[in-house]
Amino acid sequence: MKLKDDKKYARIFRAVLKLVAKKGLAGMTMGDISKEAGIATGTLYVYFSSKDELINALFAACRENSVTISFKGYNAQQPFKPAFRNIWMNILRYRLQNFEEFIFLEQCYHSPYITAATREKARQLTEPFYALITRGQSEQLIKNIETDLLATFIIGSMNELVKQIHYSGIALTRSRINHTFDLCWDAIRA
Amino acid sequence: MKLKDDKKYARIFRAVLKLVAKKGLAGMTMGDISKEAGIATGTLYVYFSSKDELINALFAACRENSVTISFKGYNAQQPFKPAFRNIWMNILRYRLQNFEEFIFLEQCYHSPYITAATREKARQLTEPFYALITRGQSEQLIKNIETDLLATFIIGSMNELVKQIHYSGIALTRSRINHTFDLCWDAIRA
Amino acid sequence: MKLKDDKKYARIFRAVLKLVAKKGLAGMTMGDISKEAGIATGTLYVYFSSKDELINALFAACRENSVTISFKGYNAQQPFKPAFRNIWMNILRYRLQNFEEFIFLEQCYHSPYITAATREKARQLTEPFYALITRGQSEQLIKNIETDLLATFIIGSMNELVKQIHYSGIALTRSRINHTFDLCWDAIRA
Amino acid sequence: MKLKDDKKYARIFRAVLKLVAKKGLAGMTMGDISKEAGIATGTLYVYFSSKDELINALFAACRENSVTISFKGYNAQQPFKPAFRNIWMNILRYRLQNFEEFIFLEQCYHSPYITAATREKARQLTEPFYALITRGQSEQLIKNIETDLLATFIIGSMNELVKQIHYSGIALTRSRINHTFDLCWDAIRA
DNA sequence: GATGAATGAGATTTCATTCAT
DNA sequence: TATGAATGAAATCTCATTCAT
Repeated sequence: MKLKDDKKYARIFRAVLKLVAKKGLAGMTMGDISKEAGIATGTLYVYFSSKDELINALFAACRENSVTISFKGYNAQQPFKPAFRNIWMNILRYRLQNFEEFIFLEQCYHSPYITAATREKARQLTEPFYALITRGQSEQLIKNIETDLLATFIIGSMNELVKQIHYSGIALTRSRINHTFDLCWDAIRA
Repeated sequence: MKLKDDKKYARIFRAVLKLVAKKGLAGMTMGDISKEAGIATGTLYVYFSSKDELINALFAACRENSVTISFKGYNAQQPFKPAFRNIWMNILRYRLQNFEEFIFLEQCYHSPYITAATREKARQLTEPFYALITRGQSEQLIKNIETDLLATFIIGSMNELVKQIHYSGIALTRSRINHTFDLCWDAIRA
Repeated sequence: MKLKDDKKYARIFRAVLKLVAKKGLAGMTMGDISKEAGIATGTLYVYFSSKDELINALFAACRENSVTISFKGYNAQQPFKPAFRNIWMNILRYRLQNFEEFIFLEQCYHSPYITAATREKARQLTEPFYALITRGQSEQLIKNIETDLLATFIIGSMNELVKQIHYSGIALTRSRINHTFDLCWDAIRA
Repeated sequence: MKLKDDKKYARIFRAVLKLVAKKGLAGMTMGDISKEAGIATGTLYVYFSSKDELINALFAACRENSVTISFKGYNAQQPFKPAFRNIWMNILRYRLQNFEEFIFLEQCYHSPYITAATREKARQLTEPFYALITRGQSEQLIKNIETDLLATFIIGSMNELVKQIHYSGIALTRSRINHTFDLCWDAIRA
């Protein structure tokens, strides 16, 4: 008797990401997923008890991955601006290098698939980022306005930029990245 | 003789907006729409030949409305910053006062419903906004970097803010609005 | 107050014939008919109380027309063979010159539209033809076998021939017609 | 693992034939078919991607069957008349013993279901029959007129006879069959 | 565990007929 | 009478999920 196959989880996840990037969350059926993953529909139900569960699990995994990458190399001892810049770059890098995950996450937020519980867990993962902003404010390096305003502004602008970069197909030069960071930094600095 | 009823178009559109705001684009059926609009399912097909066509038509109408409102009162004679501020406020106002339309538009972008043609028409409507930014650059009031970078940044940050404002339920004070505009302006000014 | 318009009956009938010839009885909707006839759907119901009634009325009219034409110029004084030949030619001519009517009648026979009553009336109209065959038999000019076998044979072969002639598009020369009549005559003659 | 069930194809086909014989092609729904076949509606779509495809597939199968039976036991060494008679009897037998198939084929010809491709394949299957007639002509046993005229005549008369026999309910005696063959043979013989 | 056929509820769409103008 | 929008039952088709192998 075989055990559940970790590679199959990965294949299923990859299939979903690919399909969502191509056709959107709405148009994606369990049949599409199984075909793309190269397994039988029935097998999907060996790994996930329902479509909802599958989407929520992938959502959680992507969210986790996103945060892990975003805070990679963060060192509270480092001065604020370079530390912030690092994290900003990490967030950008995550979105560009894992564009399908990023799109999937975006599509999920306003979908009926994601449960309140999953949503709440996702929110909790943003706390380190809020803490970072608070640190910047306490060091009087960034504007002393509502943290959520700042966080939302930073993330919102970046999300749109990433989509624009991806779909326009324009190469992302170092100078373009710097310009973009400067937009963000000039917005929020004290 | 009974003629096609313009009010019915409006009722159908309103029904869709309400449903998308409540349940998302994916979970909305033609049955839901007809029930919400208070008409028979078959009647929907008197007005729109398919669900796709209905969604695309509403998308186009919302896009149109959004642009009309955004440029309301624009006067090229006015100095740049107040003109820009007006438009920025208009865009914000449209999103807040027509939140359902705004959410609908957002949900549509990455859905399989919107056709390439509809998408292209939507893009064309953004041109006045690009022109405005170019004006600001020629007057050396805003950064001389790629226009699309600037436009994307402005719109992206605002979109996220609007959602945050709406869902957090926090009242939008005059001071909060000003803070938000300042974030934007400081980001892009030369 | 206007009276029912005889021209409209004709237009409706013509529309049905055209549509059945093009797409078959099965695929034809009341909407198709009204569009083809250049009138409103509702108007169809001024002239016929239902689709069934419309089909049955047209069926009866075509059947009538077919018989009238078939026996045109029949003169019981005339010797049998030329009389039979005349009628055979009439039947052929009706089918070729009113091909759409012919196809419509064919399609109706095995459709659920035609009621038992209509069917019975149609059968009655065939009686003169049976009588003609009986006359031929009594004059010992045609085979003395079951009349219905003969009638069916004559009509069945002609029907298929007409379709073949029509769809193959081959011109119907005098010699082809003669060959065809000879096939029939040689089959049945005593 | 469950595999697609050949018996189910047969059950679906049998259901369609039964329904068409009873209610005609036009009045038959996918729901009727599934009920008659004793399976779920959805299951029909496991076997056929649409109603059209189902009808076309059954049409092709019946056509194939019809030709196979018609030429059963054909032996080119046999003298022409008995060989022709055998085939004529086969064709008659097919129509009588598979009356539902025969009616289904008849109903399909002028329906909007049958595609041009299916129609063309059906035409190709008639070629051996045409060849047989040509052989009879080269042996100067049957009239030297256009082959299609002869073929159409033979088949057309038989089709109508079969229907007449079936619906009149009159028993088909050996003598009736012989009379019928004689009608045909006398028509075409040189 | 893996498969993919089977299911049936529910989605979209059609269409004969009715109705308000 | 003429119109064509309005209706809703019914048709086709889809799809998450189950089940037999």
